[in-house]
Amino acid sequence: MATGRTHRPATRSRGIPEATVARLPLYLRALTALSERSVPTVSSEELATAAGVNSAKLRKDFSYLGSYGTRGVGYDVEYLVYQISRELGLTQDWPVVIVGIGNLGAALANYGGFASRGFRVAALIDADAAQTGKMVAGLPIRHTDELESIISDNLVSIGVIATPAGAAQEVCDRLVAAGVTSILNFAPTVLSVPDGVDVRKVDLSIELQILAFHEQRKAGEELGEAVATARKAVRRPGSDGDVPAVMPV
Amino acid sequence: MATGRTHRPATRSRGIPEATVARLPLYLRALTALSERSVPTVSSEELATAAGVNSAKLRKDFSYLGSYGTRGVGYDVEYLVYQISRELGLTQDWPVVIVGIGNLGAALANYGGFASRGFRVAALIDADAAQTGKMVAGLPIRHTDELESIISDNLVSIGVIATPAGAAQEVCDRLVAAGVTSILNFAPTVLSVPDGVDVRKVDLSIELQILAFHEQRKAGEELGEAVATARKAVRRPGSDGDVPAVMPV
DNA sequence: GAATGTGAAGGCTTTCACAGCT
DNA sequence: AGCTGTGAAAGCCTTCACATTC
Repeated sequence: MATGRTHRPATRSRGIPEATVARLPLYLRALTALSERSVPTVSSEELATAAGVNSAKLRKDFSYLGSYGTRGVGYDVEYLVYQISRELGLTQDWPVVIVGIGNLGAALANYGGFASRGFRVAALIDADAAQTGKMVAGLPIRHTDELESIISDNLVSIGVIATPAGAAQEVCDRLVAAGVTSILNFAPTVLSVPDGVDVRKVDLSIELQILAFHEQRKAGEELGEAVATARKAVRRPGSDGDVPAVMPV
Repeated sequence: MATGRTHRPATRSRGIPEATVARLPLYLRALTALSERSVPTVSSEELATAAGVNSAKLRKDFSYLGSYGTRGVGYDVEYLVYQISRELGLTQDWPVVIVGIGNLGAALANYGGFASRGFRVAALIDADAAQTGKMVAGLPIRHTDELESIISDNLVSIGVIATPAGAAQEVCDRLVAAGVTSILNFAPTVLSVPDGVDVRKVDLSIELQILAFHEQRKAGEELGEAVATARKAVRRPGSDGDVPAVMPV
């Protein structure tokens, strides 16, 4: 989930469990799709399938929000969209800044899912002066020097860090000092922040490593090691420093 | 976590809990950093801090791998790096394909974290014939027509989907039919896959929505709604279809 | 009849706290 | 003396299954 510490303990924030909060965006997306097809109502079973969860879990999740369904009928799509949006705080406008406009930062700036869900990219910030003024996704890249004034001028409380790992903590410190209280971190490093600041982390290589773990298990169990062996043979000689052949014991 | 279904139930795969598997990459990264600084041993307390977890959790996690520490001393860094790498399957080479070379796909192709941890980008694939042959991150973009042959020629079992949502399921189906059994999905859509195929999902806008939820709580609790109100006032008029003002009840 | 809302049961995960090595 | 490894306790989360409502 989010950071190491920093989340207030299981956020009793009006009683909605973290696990439920994490699924609300899923439901919202499925509901938005139904809404666009003008579907008026949906059952927990149908919606659960569309969102990729099971229906008991979905009903339990919704029960934390209130009794928004009708027995024998299901849920009113528009109404639920509104309630979940409100619960997530998407009925207000959230200006965000993206710091670090490399490949990933540019991809994020261009990502439609932000603008379409209550988020507005207030500014793109990069430390490289040579990039300043360059347009990305319709916005000019601004220099890190302006970071503090951008934050306060736009009432920004959410920052996205897409810098190299080495720069992330300093950027984080400056964001927090300037008033940012929620950070989405794409840099592969652990950020330390004061109490009251939320950090969520997205790490591309971690996800792949988890897949590799399960993939390895499959190969071992189901293919009798044959494929694993074939792959091992292919391994390049000087791959990287991560698997030193030496070891004690 | 991963998909809706599809994970074998709590993967008893030699007894390592999912939650632990998800943290192993974190430990590995922290350990790799220590290794680069030639630190020989580390205590659970120090390593836990570096990885952003608490030490009891870390020790419990390691206990599932075996007894790799020394009481009164700590853990041997190099040895642990090797053991965790092996457990995660990173001592073998994992060829991956990235499908959909837009902004995000290009960012992924350039992402150093892949190559440095046992993963090798075997090919970049895009449906746009105009892009075919263009070089990205040192590799030529290849056309979707070649997908099946690329998969089988390279023994690829892990695929990364970075296409628009509309194309994701079809790409997924083709990957699976060609032999891919693990998928990392960046497209904002639920993929359905047969049993035995793992899907993990990374969704940028979902992470932001979760942050917004907590941010909203903070604003309400700590600032007496003042900032929230200020932000609300700023909301652009015709934002999007996600919060229709209408609703029953 | 159909589908929600929810106690209760069952599983996982985290945390505690201390026995057991070095 | 210091630090790991781990039962036991506590807390979450998921799933079951059914009373309740429309």
